[in-house]
Amino acid sequence: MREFLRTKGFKMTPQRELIFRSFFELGKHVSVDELYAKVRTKDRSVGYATVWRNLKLICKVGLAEEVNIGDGITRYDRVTKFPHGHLYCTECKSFTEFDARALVESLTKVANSSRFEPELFKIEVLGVCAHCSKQAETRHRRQSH
Amino acid sequence: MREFLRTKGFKMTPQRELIFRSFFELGKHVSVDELYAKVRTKDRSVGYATVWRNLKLICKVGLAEEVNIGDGITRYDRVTKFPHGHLYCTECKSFTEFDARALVESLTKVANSSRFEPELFKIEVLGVCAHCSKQAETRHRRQSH
DNA sequence: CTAACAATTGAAAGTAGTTTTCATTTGGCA
DNA sequence: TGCCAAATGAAAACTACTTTCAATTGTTAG
Repeated sequence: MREFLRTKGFKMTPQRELIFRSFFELGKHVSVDELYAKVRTKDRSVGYATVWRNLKLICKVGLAEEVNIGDGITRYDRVTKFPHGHLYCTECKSFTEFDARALVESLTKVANSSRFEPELFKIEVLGVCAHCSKQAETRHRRQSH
Repeated sequence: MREFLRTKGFKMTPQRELIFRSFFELGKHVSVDELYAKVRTKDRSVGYATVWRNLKLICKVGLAEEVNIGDGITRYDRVTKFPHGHLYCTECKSFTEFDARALVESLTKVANSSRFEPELFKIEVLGVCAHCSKQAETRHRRQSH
């Protein structure tokens, strides 16, 4: 990692090491606040701006991407081997990933047909996950008796 | 329109009428600022909050949806007969819509296979449009001579 | 090994878009 | 026509994000 960053002209620091490590431990759909909290459990002296800047850096070197589901919070998602989309549950705020290779292929065709050069694909489905919709059903049943 | 809102428990006012009309005239991917500007050309006395609240209302009654491409600006997009996705050019900030019926169908299958109940589909492709990539090519050619 | 210097850091302030508050006005119904 | 909940405009508040700045620290050239 140190070497990887060096070749891109960045230095390794103790803070950066901790932040990178923590990010990859959390791994998925992490907000700045969440990562900041995690980092602070290990080192109370690390600043918020440093965590933020390093998340941006992780994106810049191509290891993560921003995810925006429209609640005003930017999340950072590790770049995976294959492109993926998200099922986002608006009840429990959980993310489920799904393979988006086929969809990205379709989208590339759509884009190409307008000579649009795609760089980034965002495929998000908002709704209610199995667990939450089951809960809602149970609640509903209780009320109607 | 007045009738439509009345049945949902909302009043019609001159400001609301103007804001709704202006929104549907602009129609696509409108930010609060853009709509506010448009409204103000017709009536300088309308407040920003009123425009914002009415955009939210247009969404609430199901005539528009929020679009978030990750630049920190919420845009409001008229709900169309068929679901559509966006090609967003990061150079000229323009949107192009495309029919997303087939994609939504695929996504619904994906969601169903996890017993996830989809409510909203966001399909956005970020990249460079034909016009801008042509410009870039021309610039590049000039530089290399 | 060390000096030089650009990159990095933490705290604090700044920014921008969004949302709420509050006093006042107004539309729609009895 | 009068009532009252809904709507409005201005301003303030809020929130997440971003920049500034002085101090510190990795890395590299000598």
